[in-house]
Amino acid sequence: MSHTLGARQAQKQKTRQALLDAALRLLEHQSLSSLGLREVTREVGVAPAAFYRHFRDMADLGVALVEESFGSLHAMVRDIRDEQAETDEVIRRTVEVIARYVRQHRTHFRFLARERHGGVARVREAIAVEFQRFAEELASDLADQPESDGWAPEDVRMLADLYVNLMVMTATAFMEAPPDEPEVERQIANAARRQLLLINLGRRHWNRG
Amino acid sequence: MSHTLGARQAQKQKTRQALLDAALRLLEHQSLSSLGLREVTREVGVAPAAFYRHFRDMADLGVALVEESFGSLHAMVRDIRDEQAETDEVIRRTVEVIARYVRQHRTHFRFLARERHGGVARVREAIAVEFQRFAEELASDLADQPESDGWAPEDVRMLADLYVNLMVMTATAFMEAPPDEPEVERQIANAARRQLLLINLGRRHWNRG
DNA sequence: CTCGTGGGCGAACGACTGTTTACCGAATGA
DNA sequence: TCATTCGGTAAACAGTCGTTCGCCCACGAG
Repeated sequence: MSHTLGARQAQKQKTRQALLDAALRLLEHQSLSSLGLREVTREVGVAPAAFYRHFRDMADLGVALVEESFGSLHAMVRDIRDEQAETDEVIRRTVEVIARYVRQHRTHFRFLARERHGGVARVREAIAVEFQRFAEELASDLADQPESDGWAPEDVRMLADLYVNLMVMTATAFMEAPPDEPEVERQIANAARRQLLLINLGRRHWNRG
Repeated sequence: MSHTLGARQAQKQKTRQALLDAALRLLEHQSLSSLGLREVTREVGVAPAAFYRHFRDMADLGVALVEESFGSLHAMVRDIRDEQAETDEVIRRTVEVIARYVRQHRTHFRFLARERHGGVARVREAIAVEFQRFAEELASDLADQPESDGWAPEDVRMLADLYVNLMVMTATAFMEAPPDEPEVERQIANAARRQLLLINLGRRHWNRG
C-alpha cells in the first residue's frame, strides 16, 4: 500500500521533489539543455552524485517535469469542462480559468512553452504526446455536443486542434505579460474572448453557410 | 559604396556567413543556449578566437540568425499577399506557399520556433518584435479589404493575430512532419485549409450573426 | 614600393562540467 | 538484536568551456 510509506521513502521523495522544484526555478531564466546537473544539486544543497539516485540524466528529470506540469493542466480543463452555461458565459469563464491557471502555475507553463520545441528530444516527444491526448479528449467532448450534428469526425478534430492552439496561444500571451499589470491582462483576455466568439460563429455556419 | 567591396571585406563576410551557416546546422538538434562558441568555430574550421572578430557572443549571433530567418519569411508573405483570386483559391495558395517555404527553409523556421520562447532573452525579444511587426502589417492589409467594412480597428487586429497564429501553427506542423512523407503533409494542408475556411466563415458573420 | 590595418592563429588560463568510486550511517526487516 | 538495504557524501577523473594574449602576414591605402 502507498498511504503509509516508511520514513525512508518519504525522505527520498522529499529530495526528489526538491530537485524538481529547484530545476523548475532555475528553468525560469534558461532552457533545459543548458541546465547542468551540478547546478540543480547545488541549488538544493546536496552532492552532485545524489542526483543519480533519482534520475538517470537531465532529460529524465525533464520528462518528470512534463508529467508534473500536465497534471495541473488537466485539472484546469476539468474546471472548464464542468462549467455549464450560455455560450457567452462559457467563453468568459474559459478565458478566466486560463488566466488564473497561468498566474498560479507560471513556471510550469513557461517550461512547457519553452521545451515544446526545445533542444531535448525526449522531453519534446513527451510534451507532444500529452498535447495530442489533450486534443483527442477535447474532440471527443465536442462530438457529443448537439452543435456537432452532421459533422465529419475529421472536421471535429480540426476544430479541437483550433481550440487547443488558441488556448496555448492565449496562455502564452498571459505568461509573457508582466505579472503586475492587470491592464495588459485585461486586453489579452478581451482579444481571446473575441477570437473564441469568432470561431464559434464559424462553427455555427460550418455546414451550409 | 557596397557593390564593390574589396577582397578583404569579402573574405570577412564569407567566414561570418560560414559561422552563421554552421550554427544553424548545429541548431537543428540542440538549442541556442546549449550551443558553444567553440562548437561553431570547430564546425567551420577556424580558431575559437576568430569568433570574436564577427560576434560579441552567442546571443549576438542568435539575433543575426533572427534577421536572416525573417528575411526569407517576409518574402513568403509577399508571395501570399500578391495572390489575387477567389477566396477558396487564396486559401489553397496560402497553405501551399507555407508548405513550400517550410520545406525550403526548414532550419530557419525550426530556429524561430525553438528560440521564440527559448532561454536567450535577447533573441526572444528580437523574435517577438518581428512577429509583432508581422501582425501589424497583416492587420493593415486586412483593414483595406471590403470584408472589413464596419470593423473596429481592435477587431481587425484580433483577426490578424488569429491568422498569424494559425500560420505559425501550420508551419510548425509542417516542420515537425517527416520530410519524406507526402501523405502526412497532405493531411496537415487539408486541416489548415479547413481551419482557414472556418475562420473566414466567422469573419463573414462577425457583425450581425 | 612601403607601411599600417586587421582577420585569423596557436597557446595558455582558470573555471566548470558529467560521471565513477569507495564509503558512511540511519532506517529497515527478520 | 543483528545483518542488510540504500540515500547521501567526498574526492578524484578527464574533458570542455569562454576568454585573453601575442604573433603572423595578406591586403589596401598612400
